[in-house]
This record gives sequence, structure tokens and C-alpha cells, in this order.
Amino acid sequence: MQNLSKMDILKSYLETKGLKSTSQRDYIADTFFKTNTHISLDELLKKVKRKTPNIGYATVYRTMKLLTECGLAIARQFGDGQTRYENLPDDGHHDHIICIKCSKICEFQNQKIEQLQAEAAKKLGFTVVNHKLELYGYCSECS
Amino acid sequence: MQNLSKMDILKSYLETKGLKSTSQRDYIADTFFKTNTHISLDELLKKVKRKTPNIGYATVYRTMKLLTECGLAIARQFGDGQTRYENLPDDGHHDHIICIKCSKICEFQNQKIEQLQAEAAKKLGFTVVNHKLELYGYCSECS
DNA sequence: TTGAAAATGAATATTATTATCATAAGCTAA
DNA sequence: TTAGCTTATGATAATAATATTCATTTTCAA
Repeated sequence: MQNLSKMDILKSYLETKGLKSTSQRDYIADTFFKTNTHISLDELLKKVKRKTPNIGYATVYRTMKLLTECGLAIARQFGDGQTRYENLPDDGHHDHIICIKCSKICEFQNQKIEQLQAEAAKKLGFTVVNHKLELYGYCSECS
Repeated sequence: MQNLSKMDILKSYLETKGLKSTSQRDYIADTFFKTNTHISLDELLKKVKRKTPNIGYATVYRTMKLLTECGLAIARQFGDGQTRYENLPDDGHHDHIICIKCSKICEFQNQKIEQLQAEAAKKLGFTVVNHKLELYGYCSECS
């Protein structure tokens, strides 16, 4: 079992909610944590079924709902009519800057921005567990 | 009829596509242009029906598809299972914070964050022209 | 070990989106 | 203006994804 820290976060979330740990949940979560794409429920179910064929769609659905609730997954829509789940990268770098001409993508992280986000959220009564920041512009070669 | 310039953009889009101008389309578009929220099809239909009760869901649906195609509306998903249409603000840009439990959406603006974004981009040799920032967390009622 | 609480999985229900089709309305040419 | 063709409309139906139900199984704390 990889992804120990993520699994720990999940376990502690379950505990605070009075929910139980099950082999299905663990296996679905672990499988998801190993993806680095935007995976749909059907795709994840297919992956999970390779090793545990009698797992049901509903369990995958409910597990992903849990992971989303505790900030370990981000549910996104890309316009194909399906919800896709994004796994957080381990190093926490999930800000992107994308060149609108050549499509080059760079990643960056800025602690100060994250701090300001948390403050802005607090003013509105929110507690941030996750964020998605995408900048669009021209890279050095295209500007 | 307000929103003349947006209406002009729509009219010229229709013309280039060989589509026709109708009173329903005009009224739906004008009603949408007057919103400053993330409106769903049902909500927009309800608004439109106040003055023109015999308008149909399908016409609203098709009109919003057109507006999206020509860039006058942005179709967004915030996780409540409904597509919501964002009217382009006249006064610029806003960011979103979304409750991952109840799907409440708040908007906020933060000049300082935008400034830091520009700085971070500059370090990577980029010039920012646009950005998308979404925070996910718990609202005051769900935390 | 036991029993209450929660999870599972198959199936069903619900909901939003998209397509269909008969009729109505807009547009162009004469 | 009108004839004739094209597109739009609105009611409804089809589709597809998501959410719920329920009988059974599993977990976990006492």
C-alpha cells in the first residue's frame, strides 16, 4: 500500500465522521491515489475490478464522494458530460501557467498566494481545503 | 433593450451562421445579459417565463448553447449537478469559492492575489492575460 | 463474542441534458 | 406583398449520468 499520508488523511477523516474502514474503500482510494489523470467513475471502476471484480459501482461512487469531501480529490467537469476526479500531486504543486499560443505548461507554487486565498476565504466564512489556479498568458518564446 | 453591444455580437454571429433573429432568442439573451449570477437553465427559464410564459425549455437551452458558442456566456460546473451560465461581467473578473459539501458558490476579488500571480508568472517568463482561480472548502454552514 | 451501526452491491429512481417532430415564423426573390 | 424555402419553436420523448433504496454483510467497540 502506497500513499500512506493520503491514506492517513482519509482514515482520520473517516474517524472524525464515525465512518468505518473497509477493504473496498481502502483499495478504491489507493487505486485512485496512484492515478495521475482525470479519471471518471467508469474508468476507476474498471481499474478496481481488475483485482476485485465483485466491487460495485455504487461503492466507487460513494468512495469518491468521500475523497472529494475531505479534499483528497477534486471533482471536475471538462464538458464531456462526465465528472472526472483529479488526484492531488504528492508535492502539492498544483498551480499551472499555460501559454495560450504554444500550450507550454509550467507549474509553480507561491506560499503567499495560498495564504491570501485562505484569508479571502475566511472573510466569506469558508475553510479552504483545496484550490485550482490556472494562469493563461504568453511564455517567453511567444510573447 | 439594454446590452446593445452584446446583442450586436449575437446578431452578427447569427448572421454569419445563417441563423435567424427571433423575438424569443432576443428576449432570452437580453434577460441573460442582465444577470450577474451563475444562472442555471431552470432559473433562466423561470425568469423568462414571467413576461413570456409560453416560451419553452428547449428554446432557452438552445439559446444558451448559441451564446456559449459565440463567447457571450461561459458554461461552468460547480458540482451541484447543473450547468450554470456565467455572464461576462462588464467590470472585469472574479474568482470562485465553492463548498464541497453543499455546493454553495461565492465570488471574490483580490487585487493582491492577481498582483502576485503576475509576479510569479514574470519569474517564469510569462505574461498573464487571463486566469481561473477556484477555491474548494467548507462554507460556514457545513464546516 | 456479540450486537448495533455502517458498508456493500445490485437494482431502481431521479435528474439534467439532448434529440425528435409537427407546426409556426422568418427571410429572400420576384 | 406573397410564395416558397429554411430555420425556430415548444411539447415531448430518449439518453445518460448521478443518486438512492434495501436486503445482506461487515466492522468495531464493549
